[in-house]
Amino acid sequence: MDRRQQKTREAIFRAFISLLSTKHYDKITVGEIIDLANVGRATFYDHFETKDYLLKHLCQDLFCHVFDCATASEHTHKHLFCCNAPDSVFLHLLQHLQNNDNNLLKLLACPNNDLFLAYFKQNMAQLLLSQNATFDFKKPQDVPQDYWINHVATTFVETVKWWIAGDMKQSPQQICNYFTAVL
Amino acid sequence: MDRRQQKTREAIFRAFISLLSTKHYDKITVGEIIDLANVGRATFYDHFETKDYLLKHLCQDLFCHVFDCATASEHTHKHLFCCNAPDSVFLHLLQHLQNNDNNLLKLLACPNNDLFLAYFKQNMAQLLLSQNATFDFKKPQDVPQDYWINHVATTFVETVKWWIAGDMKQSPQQICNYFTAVL
DNA sequence: TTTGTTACCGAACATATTGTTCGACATTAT
DNA sequence: ATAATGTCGAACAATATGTTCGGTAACAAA
Repeated sequence: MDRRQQKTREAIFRAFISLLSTKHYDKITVGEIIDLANVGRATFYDHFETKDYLLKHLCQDLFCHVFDCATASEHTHKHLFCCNAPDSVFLHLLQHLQNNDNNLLKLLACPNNDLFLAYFKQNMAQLLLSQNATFDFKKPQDVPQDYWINHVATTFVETVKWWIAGDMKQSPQQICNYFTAVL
Repeated sequence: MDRRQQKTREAIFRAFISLLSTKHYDKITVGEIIDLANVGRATFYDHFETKDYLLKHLCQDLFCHVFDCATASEHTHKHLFCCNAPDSVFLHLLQHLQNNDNNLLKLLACPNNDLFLAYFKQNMAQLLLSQNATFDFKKPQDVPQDYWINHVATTFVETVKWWIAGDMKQSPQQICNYFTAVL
């Protein structure tokens, strides 16, 4: 990829993230983004069809890394979803968050956190679905499969949300314990 | 309230709801609303400062009714949060939904359901908070109070979401059972 | 029924945002 | 060195926002 493209793309992302942390997505204009990123209007539309696509690409860039890690570790361990195990996927993800890779935290804590948490949850559910055999033992017998998966994914994301909203005072292990307790 | 005001207000709400069921909130313009509602532009802005306020007022109108009922029944029963009891608040709310009071269902099932479910959840958490003594017995000992309340509210709202997304094939009692099972 | 008030309308308006086009210029890869 | 590609600024039409105005009709109260 051309070095110029790379710089422009990053400048736009950086500006976008910065704006997202101060105001709601709907209220951000393309004009503000290009001013802060210091790129021309035509250049913006050369990279992204619309503001919505910019958001989409940002989500992809951010989460693919985190979930690639999670998926990779899937194949090396057996009891990923046993939350008390020190190598559970949940614990892994929480540690990723604490390290604040990719400024993900900034976005999950911003006024638009719903946008990103929704994306987060979606990937989470997919991950659980692909691995349901390994954590199925926790499911109550008489509830449907998809209801249960949705419930686990939701609970995890909400746990993360609660953690961040409270300034992450607890350790990942502690959070993992709460998560396990309510499930 | 003047009969004219009432009519205009209702026409705007009706048009707004109708549009919400077909497209996303951000993409709806004031122009579309007033065309469908058949009111003048000036009239719209006479009733609502902005589109955002319209949404806010709509939420208030819709949910105050439902939650007033719930709050009212709070004082007449003792074991509201015992989900198996036939008169639990949860069951009450589910039955309200099934009856589709105020077209609430249409909105909770629309592409913007997040907007309304967020509002729903907020009221839910508040209701739980005001009554935590009566359902505290279910909480695991070692998790914080606010974490638990958020978890219960989230789980209920997600349950409703899942129910609606699946065309509400189950009975309120059945849904209540799922809810109880995962908690 | 009369009278004063209030809500509505249509039209026009300034302002802001979107997404596109153009030629000129700078950077890149080969 | 050369050709391809990315960026720029400026200008553009099209659309959306929120306000203002005088005229008209519906309203409530006497």
